[in-house]
Amino acid sequence: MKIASWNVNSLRVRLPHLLDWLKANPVDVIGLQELKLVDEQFPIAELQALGYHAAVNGQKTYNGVALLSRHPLEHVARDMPGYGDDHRRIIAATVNAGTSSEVRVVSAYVPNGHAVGTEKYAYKLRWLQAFKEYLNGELCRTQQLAVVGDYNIAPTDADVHDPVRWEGSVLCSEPERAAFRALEALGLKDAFTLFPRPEQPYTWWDYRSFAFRRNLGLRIDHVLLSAPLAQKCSSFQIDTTPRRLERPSDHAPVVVNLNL
DNA sequence: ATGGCGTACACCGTACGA
Repeated sequence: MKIASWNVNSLRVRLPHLLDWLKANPVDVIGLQELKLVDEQFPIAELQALGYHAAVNGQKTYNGVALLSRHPLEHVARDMPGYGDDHRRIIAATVNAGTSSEVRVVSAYVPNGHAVGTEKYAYKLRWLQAFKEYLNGELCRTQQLAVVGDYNIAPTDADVHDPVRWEGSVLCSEPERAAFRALEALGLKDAFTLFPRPEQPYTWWDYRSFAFRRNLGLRIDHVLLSAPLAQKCSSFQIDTTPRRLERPSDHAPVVVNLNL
């Protein structure tokens, strides 16, 4: 089973890229982030035509997440229960691939945080604390859990093109990294780290200053796997192909393969 | 040191992202 994640930065704009990518990469499941549209605007027909079921948690202008799956999506759940804000950042569903292989998948869009010391940064840290408790609950109920998405955290300096310049700033600050490690401490494994570090480890590049061409990137999109799934993970790939297209998303899709 | 690029909404610029 292949599970992917992609922050599309506006599904309306990026739909042609997504459709082309799914045709070339017919993954079983993909989590999408930053849809920037409401559920009624979700392009369900085009995606169904490619064989995908969809579960959507949309929002006007900002945020918005979804799951697409070739297998039926069951027990769809939106947002964190009891976390009262109007940001649509989480959707979860159980993918039933027919055999004994049921996988719970979460597509998450962690807050950006704007800058260290701001209210948005404080919100990000509060949100991550709630996210940890939410995922702990998921882990109590399910063995095979995959948490994919845009975490907006570069876990280590090796995940940053210029660690000196980024030191202590948002996406790289120690409290954010500690929050990421706290997710790992629940028993979730960063799938990227299961394999030798690839030549190109980044998943996001600024639109400005030819950052992609110069490979000035960050690794901030992640797939976290529960121990039973980590055992079955045979690859982690970052696909920079769509980042080269006209009007690309600033994020690249990532894909894991699970031997289920 | 700053802003740079892109998207959305709606106003003719502002908010937001990472």
